[in-house]
Amino acid sequence: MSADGEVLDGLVQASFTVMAVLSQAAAAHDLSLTQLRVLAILRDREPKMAELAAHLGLDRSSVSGLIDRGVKRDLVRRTASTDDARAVHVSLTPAGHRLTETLTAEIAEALSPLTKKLTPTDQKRLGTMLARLLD
Amino acid sequence: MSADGEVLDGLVQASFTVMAVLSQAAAAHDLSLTQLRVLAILRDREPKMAELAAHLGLDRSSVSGLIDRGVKRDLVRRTASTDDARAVHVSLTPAGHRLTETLTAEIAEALSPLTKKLTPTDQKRLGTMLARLLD
DNA sequence: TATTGTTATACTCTATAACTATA
DNA sequence: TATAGTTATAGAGTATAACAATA
Repeated sequence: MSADGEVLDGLVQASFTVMAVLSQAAAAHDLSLTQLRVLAILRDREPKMAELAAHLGLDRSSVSGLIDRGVKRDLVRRTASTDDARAVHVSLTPAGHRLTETLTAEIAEALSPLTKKLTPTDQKRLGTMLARLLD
Repeated sequence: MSADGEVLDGLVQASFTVMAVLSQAAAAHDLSLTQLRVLAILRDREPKMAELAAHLGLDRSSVSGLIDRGVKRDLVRRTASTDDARAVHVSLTPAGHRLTETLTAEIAEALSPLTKKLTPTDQKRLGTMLARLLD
């Protein structure tokens, strides 16, 4: 395979590995990957439904159901918008916040065996390159 | 955030980005991410159902339905095992092979804007580090 | 008895279309 | 008219449990 192909293949393989870790971490708390993303997004935002749908790349109707299930588990809540009577904001409940913190720690813990395979210098280098990639 | 957190966060963010690209590429051909994985796995293997399920990390019953739908679209086929009358092998049809090649090229094309942000030297470095990560 | 694969069932996730309320 | 959100509906993806056939 070409040198170019090596990076691409590595990126794809690494992504699947990371996603598997994230899915497992989420599943351990009976959450889907999408629900995990919702919690992560709501960690520092209280978007309207349409904004959340845009963040997730999903249809608004899909997010309605998603939030319904989150509300039923007391992880998120809907609040009326003050400036637009049609709009609804979504935010984390205290329980949602706690679970998000727990998950963040568990995911860091589950991923650390991977990054530990690199020297601190290479870890830093990898972080820099990934940041540039995502720019 | 700590230096360690930077790598972890970069890995997670990059993984979501790559997954979004893969999902889009798959969706353009009316395939799910899981179906894309199936095609990729079958590209150079003809596993039994149980082996395929293990590769995907899914229950055998889930894979039954998955393969059902693939068969319906003439992308994969089931063949009897010669050494175990209970077992069934799965393989790509010619149409499945063609679609897999097309997808591979399209995904490489869709991801190249990302890697192009790095110098050839850094691309090589990234490939090396990701390979070590996945070791 | 254990394993392979399928089927029945139930739930989540997702999109499309149709609807209500508000802008 | 256009936008925000929901609901109804349908199909894919997934797991659990039960099953038939074979090992």
